[in-house]
Amino acid sequence: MENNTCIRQQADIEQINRCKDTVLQLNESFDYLANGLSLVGNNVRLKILYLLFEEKRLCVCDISDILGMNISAISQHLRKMKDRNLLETDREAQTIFYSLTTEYEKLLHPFFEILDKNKIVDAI
Amino acid sequence: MENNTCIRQQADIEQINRCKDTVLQLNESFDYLANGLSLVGNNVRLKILYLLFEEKRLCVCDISDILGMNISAISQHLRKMKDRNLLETDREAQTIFYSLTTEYEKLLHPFFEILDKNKIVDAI
DNA sequence: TTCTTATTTAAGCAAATGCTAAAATAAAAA
DNA sequence: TTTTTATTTTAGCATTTGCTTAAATAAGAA
Repeated sequence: MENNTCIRQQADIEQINRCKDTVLQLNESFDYLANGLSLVGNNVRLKILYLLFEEKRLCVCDISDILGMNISAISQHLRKMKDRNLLETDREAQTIFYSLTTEYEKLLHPFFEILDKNKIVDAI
Repeated sequence: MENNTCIRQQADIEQINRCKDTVLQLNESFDYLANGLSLVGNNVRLKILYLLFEEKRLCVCDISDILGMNISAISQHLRKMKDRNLLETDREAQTIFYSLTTEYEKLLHPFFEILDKNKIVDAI
């Protein structure tokens, strides 16, 4: 509890108060966005998102095969992303196909492009 | 260890092999990108990044004040982001100012815009 | 209905993360 | 030099995360 101990003489009080206002105002947005980004900021989930970006739709079983991982582990990742609206599902008999929501496809496009470029570079 | 137990009859073997290749080829890129995004996908760090985007530069002490958090905690967040090249520093006497690297300012711009829009909506 | 296939859910645990408190650097002022 | 100011580093701990295993749903086939 050693807060507010930092009393710089050259500190710009106006700037600090302006920033405090911003943080207060956007607080929930920060939480929401950070939560969404933390989902993308995981090795396995980023791979899943990229694969869905490239292949349009895949089922748990496909992804499990591709990544060489436990179906249950994949299912849990998919649920998290579906709960946060990064993914949507459509059922075809017993098989449930996952795909990117258009919103997040757009948002993540710049990152997927980075990955695409890398692939080209490595291929040369 | 219950891998490869998923033998769907309608599975597209070609698709799965293509995906396996992609994952193999981009493996390090996935790790690197996911690691970078995991840094952004944190409440406190996202706030710091946004504040630096708006204010251009701030010191540990400023950020600590603004967020009402322990200086040590902030310093540890800043170090992580500097280590991963999201941030750079310049020293001015005892004070060390942090700012976004141009690379990540560009990359994170779409997310900052989302936050900006939110601010406008709330302000109406 | 029972069996198989596809997937989800729940419990448990090891590893990673983020914070606190205290000690250590580092540069400037007295 | 000693003191003050600004920041970093380290150790410790509570919480969260991601995976495994096993049990539970859910839909189609026999």
